Amino acid sequence: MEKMGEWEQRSLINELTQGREVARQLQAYLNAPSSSHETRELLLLRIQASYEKALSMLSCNASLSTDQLPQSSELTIGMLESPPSHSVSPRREDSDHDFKEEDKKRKTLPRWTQQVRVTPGAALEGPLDDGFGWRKYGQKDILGAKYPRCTRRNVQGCLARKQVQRSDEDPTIFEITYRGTHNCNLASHVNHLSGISETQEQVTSNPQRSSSSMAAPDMKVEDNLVFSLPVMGNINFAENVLSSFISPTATSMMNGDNLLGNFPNSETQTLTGVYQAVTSSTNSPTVGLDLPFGSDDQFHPNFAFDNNGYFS
DNA sequence: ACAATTTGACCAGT
DNA sequence: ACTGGTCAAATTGT
Repeated sequence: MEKMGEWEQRSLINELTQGREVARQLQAYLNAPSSSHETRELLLLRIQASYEKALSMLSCNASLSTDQLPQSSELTIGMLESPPSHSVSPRREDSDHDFKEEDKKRKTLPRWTQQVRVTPGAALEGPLDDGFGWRKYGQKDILGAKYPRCTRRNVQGCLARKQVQRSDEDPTIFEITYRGTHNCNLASHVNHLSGISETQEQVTSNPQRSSSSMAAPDMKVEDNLVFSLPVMGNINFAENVLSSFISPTATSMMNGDNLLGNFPNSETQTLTGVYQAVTSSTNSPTVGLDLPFGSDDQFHPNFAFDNNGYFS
């Protein structure tokens, strides 16, 4: 990966555009005496978040070029080249070619991890979904870990997989590990992204819940926005999280109006995204997330990660 | 009926 | 041998 890919470039542009729009919105609010201090502060936070994300993307690429692991601090997305070597130890023959190929490289697949913190009562920042459809195919209790690890793969026959695990130390942090690279229809994915700014325009002009960016409340395929605006992100994030990690029953309890009910003022929410590069990646720019909630206190208490119902 | 998830078992890596 | 990743049948939901 010598250069920033088109996808990342678009994401970056999108992020900056988003920041600009929110700045404009802030300007409008500043001129409106009726606007609350909280609202203005939130907008400010959003702008900061956008800039940080954009910088993260840039620093990520910079570190790639210098072959350094992007160490980070908060809000860093990092990717590295995968090791050139890969073991070729044939495994099952019954799976399709792609999976077979990937299984050979289980340990050497391009891989990177994002950590996302979900802070109760805070606004969402950070990528929500990557626009790809993921299907859960395994869950495993990890030794020494309080919470099980759930594994997903792309539903489009794509090589990419991801694992989600909740941090033991800080239950509000979720570690998402992406493995492999997307070979599915990235074009549509990019188109999807390109439509974001438009949607965001709507969002910024209308801070209320917008159906245009609201996927079906309990959608199974996570085809939501990547880098949604924080305001909408709260909802999208929640729904993605819920639909992905919580039982459908729980999801139905949490999504839609119920969810909004939990967020009477979504602008006061903060979800701090903490992206941390852990391993490597070759070219998959997947930076979206779908994460479980970690805010046990604010969200449904029964959704504790260690509950059976959490991942089920 | 179809799709998604769960879960026990198998396999690979260390 | 142990741990983690994946498969696939069974189960559950839509």
